This record gives sequence, C-alpha cells and structure tokens, in this order.
Amino acid sequence: MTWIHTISDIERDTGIAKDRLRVWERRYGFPEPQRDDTDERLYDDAQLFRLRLIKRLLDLGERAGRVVPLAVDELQRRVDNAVRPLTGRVLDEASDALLNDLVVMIKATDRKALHGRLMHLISERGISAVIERVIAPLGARVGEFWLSGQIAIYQEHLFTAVIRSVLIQAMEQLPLQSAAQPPLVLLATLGNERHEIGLLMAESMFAQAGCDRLSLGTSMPLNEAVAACLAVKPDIFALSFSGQNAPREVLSQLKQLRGMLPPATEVWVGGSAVALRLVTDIAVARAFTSASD
Amino acid sequence: MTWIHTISDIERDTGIAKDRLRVWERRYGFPEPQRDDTDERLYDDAQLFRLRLIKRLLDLGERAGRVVPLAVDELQRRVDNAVRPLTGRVLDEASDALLNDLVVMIKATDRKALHGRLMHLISERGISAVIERVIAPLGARVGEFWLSGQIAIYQEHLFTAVIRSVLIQAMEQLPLQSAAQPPLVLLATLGNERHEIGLLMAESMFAQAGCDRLSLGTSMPLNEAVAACLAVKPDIFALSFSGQNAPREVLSQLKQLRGMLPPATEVWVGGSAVALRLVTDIAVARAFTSASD
DNA sequence: AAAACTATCTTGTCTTAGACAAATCTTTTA
DNA sequence: TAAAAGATTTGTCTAAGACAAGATAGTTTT
Repeated sequence: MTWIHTISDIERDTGIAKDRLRVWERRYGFPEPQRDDTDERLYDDAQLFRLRLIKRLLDLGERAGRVVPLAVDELQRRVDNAVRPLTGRVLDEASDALLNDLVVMIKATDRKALHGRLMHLISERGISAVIERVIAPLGARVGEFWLSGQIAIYQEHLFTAVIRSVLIQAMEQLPLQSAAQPPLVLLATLGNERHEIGLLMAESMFAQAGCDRLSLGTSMPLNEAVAACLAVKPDIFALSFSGQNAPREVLSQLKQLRGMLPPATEVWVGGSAVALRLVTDIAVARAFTSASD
Repeated sequence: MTWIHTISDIERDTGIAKDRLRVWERRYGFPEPQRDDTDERLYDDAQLFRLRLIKRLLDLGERAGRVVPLAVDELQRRVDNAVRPLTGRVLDEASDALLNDLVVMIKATDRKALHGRLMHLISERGISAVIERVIAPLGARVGEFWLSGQIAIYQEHLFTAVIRSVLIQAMEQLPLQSAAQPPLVLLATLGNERHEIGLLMAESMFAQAGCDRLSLGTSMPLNEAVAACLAVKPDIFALSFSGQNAPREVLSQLKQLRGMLPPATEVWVGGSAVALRLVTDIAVARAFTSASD
C-alpha cells in the first residue's frame, strides 16, 4: 500500500520547499518520483521516509550534497548516531520501565491512564522532577517513534493534549506566590517552531520557581517577539527550541535578539536544539536543556 | 517609510502563494512590484495592505478576477460591508463602553488590568456570558484593529496570551462535575486554522456545561482528526472555525468529516466562519456562533 | 598557532511562459 | 425547479537558467 504523494504533500509533510525538491532531483538524482499522465511528480512512501531523514540531518547542520544522495540505511545510521547522544542517556531500570509503561498507554491511546499516572507522579515528586525525568524523555521517545512510523500523528497530538492538560492542571495546583514581587517571565518560541509542549514545560518550571509568567505561544516572528518584550518589560525572556530547529538558525536568531533587547532583560534558552552547542552571552537554562523533544 | 518586501515576505504575511502573486500580476496587472538590480520583485506597504484586503475577500468567497483589480477604497468598503453584519450587532451603551475600556488596555499593553478586569467580570457573570458578550466581540474588534494597522501583531499576541490565561484559570475554578459520567468532548481546529482563542472559548463553554474535555489543539489535518476521534470515541466532536476560513472550505471539510465518523458521534461547529451560512446535518452551537474572531 | 582575508564551491531561491485540471459560473435541456 | 452540458476562471505545475548568500578551503599576516 505504497501511497502516492504529490509534490505539495511532500512539501507539507517534510518542510522541504517544492523548488528545493526539484533542484535536488536535477542535481543529485534524488528523489526521482514517478510521473502521472500529465507529467506531474508522484512520490512514494519510501521516498517520503528518506526525505524525512535527510531533512533531519540538514537541520543538524549537514549540507545537502553530502546527504541527499545517501542510501536509506546510511541515513538512518547517521540520524541514530546524532540523536543517541541526546536521547539515550543511561537510565536506571525503574525509569526505563516507567517510560515503557507510558509509551504503551500512548500506543493504546489510553488517555485517562496516562493523565492519572502523570498527575500521581507529580504529586509524589513535584513538577520539575517529573518534567526532567519523565515528560521530557517521554517526549523524545514519542518523537523517535513518530519518525520511524510506530506512532501515528494523531497519537502524538493526543499525547500532546494530555501533557498540556496535565501541566496546566499541575501549575494551577501550585501554592500561591509568597513573594510580593515575583519576577515576570515572558515565554515564546520563534519562527516556525510549533512545539507547544517544550514551551509548557518551561512555563511549568518557572511556575514552580514562583515566577509570574506570560506565554506568547508558539511561532512568534522575531521582530514581534522583540516588540512584545519591549512593551511588557519582563525580567526574563525565555525561549524554547525543539530539535526540529537547525542549530545555525537558532544561534543567529539568538544573537539578533540579544542585540535588540535591553541588557536588563535576561534571555534564557531551553530545548534540545540548544543542548548541541551554544556559546553566547545568553543564559542556557541547565534545568531544561534536557527538556522538550 | 514605505517598507520593501520580497515575494517571500508577501507570501508569509498574506498567505498568498508566490505562484499566485506572479500569475495575478500577469493576468490582472496587480500587484506590479518594483524590481531590484537582479530583477527580483519588491513590494511596498500599500501593495501589502491591498493584498491583505483582497485575501480577506477571497476567503469570504469572492473570486480573484472580481476583486484583484479593484482599488483600495472599494476593497475596504466591501470588506467593511461583509464584516459589519458579523461584528456590528447593536450593543447597549454599557457594553460598548466596557469594550472600549478593554481596547484601551490592549493598546496600552496593560496586561494586568485586562486580566484583572476580565476575571472580575467572570466571577460576576459566569464564563459563558462573559465569553459571549465580552471576549468574543472584543476579539472581533481586535481583529479589525489589527487589519487596519491600529494594533501591532505583538499586541494581538499579548491579548491572546491574556485571554488564554484568563480562560484556563476560569475553567480550573469551576466546581467539579457532579455527574458520574459527564459527556466527553474532543476539540480541534482543522487545516491551517491557528486561532487558539476560538478553541479555548469553546472549551470553556463545554467546561461550564460540566463536560469532560480533551483539546487536540489547532491545525489538525482532517484525516488525523478523524483518526483521533475514532480512537477516543468522544460523545461530541467540536470544531472551531474563525473568520479566516473560506466558507466553501469549511463546508466541504465538514461534509467529509460527517461521512467518516460514526453517527453516534455528534459533530458541533462554532466560530464566526460558521455564522455565514450552514445547512448540513451537523449541529451548529448556537451559543458560540458569535464566538471567536 | 590563531586570526583575517580571498577565492572557490554549494545551494536555495528567483526568474520566464506555457499548459492544464479542478472549481465555478452560465446556459440549455428535461 | 432541477439536472446536465458547456464555457470560463483560476491556482498550480512544468522547464532550465541565473545568481547571491553561505560554507569551505587555501593563503597570508599577526
């Protein structure tokens, strides 16, 4: 059942622009799709999968000419190598078993069990610990499963929905701030970044730290984020970057941002895209470099 | 200070694809941008504004040939005419004054005042009433102000952030359900619809009605929404469509959806895109046809 | 050796005009 | 009045070539 995809489908599903796909075909000989009766491109599942792997490597900093011509297994190998150092930190057996449990719930779309288990964990260990040791690594696993097709998109959305609900509920249950003037944190993700969970995890950590917070939501254009920040004058501006982001992009955006904001505003950054490398005069929240997919 | 925009900028800011812009230029003589030294298109602010109006009318069902060649003031007139029946229902003086107050707060980016005032109103009148009579019309006004450039994008984002926080907080404060088995509502927006507030307003209404709810978030692909719905088996599947949607699209998506879901699952629809016209065997939530921008 | 400057690739995006199918409007026929 | 047929409209696809910004490699200077 090797589905047929138009070039628009591929653009939507991989994030690779049509022009780019056509030029790769011309230059590197891949992807070479079939044609329909009016000579329009038709891609199959194998090509889509290979393109997803390629996109992943490009976002990690590889160059097109070096990866587009590679065979699937070689691509897979390189992606695994690049991802393992981030995801595959050694876990004790108990944690691993717990994560497996949760993954099973996700695959069975048992939202109630998932919600209940997570809320229970939070009441036992506190939000921060659960985010760091359970939700973040779980997110990473789900992302990997999705990439390899073991989890459907809708299951990932359901997972997201449950996590959102859990985190919001947990935040509401925190005791009210005692400090008269808690620091204000403004949160956002930049550009095309749609990863809401990373942002919510960050917000939860700040919430537990007793901060006042305002989330701008995902996908803020850079200049608008700056404008908002100048208007709100927060103590901290926190950004979340998921692994979907190209490290280059992240770095250049952060530099721009730092230049445009007053020095009094601290810029904090979290998310797995950041774990790769980062040398700037911008604080990297240690607590949540591990967070988000 | 007539800014210069590349064709990519215009595509991003209006949602009109590059190909489409070029073909309009060829066929209707608009927009006819300047060229830089390498013959690439450079659009100015006036063209961007006019294109935004055109896009609005297209989304309302007009055809390109009929509106692309029109002058700005004619476009403006038609947009106003199309929008007023939705927005400008007669308000008593008190409501009007209240809305003006809130708009002033938004323009001054006074998030605390806005948050406080809305929470106070909710505690007085209840969530549903405030959504229907305050938040929804306020959202419509903000949308209009944004279109006419009186409110910056970041101000709209801040507004969204405040509303989000208010609604979530209000939902958490509702008394726990008394019914043993409250109906489960699954919520989502389809396609490119990113209007989170519409979805949150809908969720709040269901919350006040004592429903159990699960929000899939915005921008679900249609087939994934169906898959999620089949997996979760909710009693009600609720969709929100903002005015950004083309009525045609909405209708066709709804028909597809109804065909793919089991008859036992009710499909409810809300949002201003729906107010235009709708004749299907799908329930239109009267309570929130007025809701969302 | 580290930093700075150049030169040489690489690579994504823009350009052109023509073709065509799907959607929508208009007219005709039952 | 409704359905069928025909005529438009309109968005998207195609092609190969051009080019600028970014990345890499090589050279010179501090």
